[in-house]
Amino acid sequence: MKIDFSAPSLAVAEALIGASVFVDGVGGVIVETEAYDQLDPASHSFGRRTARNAVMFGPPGRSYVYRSYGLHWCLNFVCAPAGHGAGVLIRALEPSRGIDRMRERRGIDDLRLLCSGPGRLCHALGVTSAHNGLRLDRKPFRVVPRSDAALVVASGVRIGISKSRELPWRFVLAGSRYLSKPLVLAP
DNA sequence: TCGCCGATGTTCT
DNA sequence: GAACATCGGCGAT
Repeated sequence: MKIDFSAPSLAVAEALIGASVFVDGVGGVIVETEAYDQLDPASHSFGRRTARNAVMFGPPGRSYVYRSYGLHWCLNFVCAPAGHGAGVLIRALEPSRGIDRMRERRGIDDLRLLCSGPGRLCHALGVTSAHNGLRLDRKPFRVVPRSDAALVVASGVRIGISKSRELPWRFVLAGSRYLSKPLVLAP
C-alpha cells in the first residue's frame, strides 16, 4: 500500500499518522499532522497563488517548506490534485532512525523533545528551504506507509492559528508521548 | 509545571 | 507596519 497524495488533505493527514518519514535516512514515525486547503482561511494557499505558496498548487506528493516566525522551518506534504492548494503540515515524529544525528543537530538529548513540533522536527531532520518542492518518493526523502493496522488516530483542533480554529483538522496517534501539545477536541 | 515574552524573516495590507 | 501553521528561556506558582 502506498500513500495516495492525490486524496484530499483531510484523508492524507489521517493516513500519515503511523507512517514514517526520513530525510537522508534520519527520521521516525509521524504522530501529529494538520490538514490545510485552499478554502481554509488559516492556509497559506487561501486566496490566490503567490510565490511562497506556488508549490502547494503544484503536483501532489511533493514537499512544501516555509519559514515560520522568521526562525524555524516547517515541512508540509502537498496533496489533492494539482491546483487545489492543499497540504498536510507534519507537526511531530517519534524518532526511530538517525537519533544521534538528531541529537547533534538539536543540541539536546531528550528523545521526546527532538521532533515534537514542526520547527523542531525540521531542525532535527535538517530540512530547510533547499527541500522546498522536492518529490517525496525520491532522495533525500523516504515515506513509508504505516504497517500497524490497529493503531488509533484521534482528531482535534489545530494549533497556533487564529482563523478557523474550530475545525478538527489536527490528527494525532492516540496516546503518543511525542506530541507537540496535548490534543484539544473540537467544540 | 505554566504562562509570558523576545527573537527574527517573509508576506500581505 | 502588522501578522505570523514557533521555540526556548525566564520568572512565578
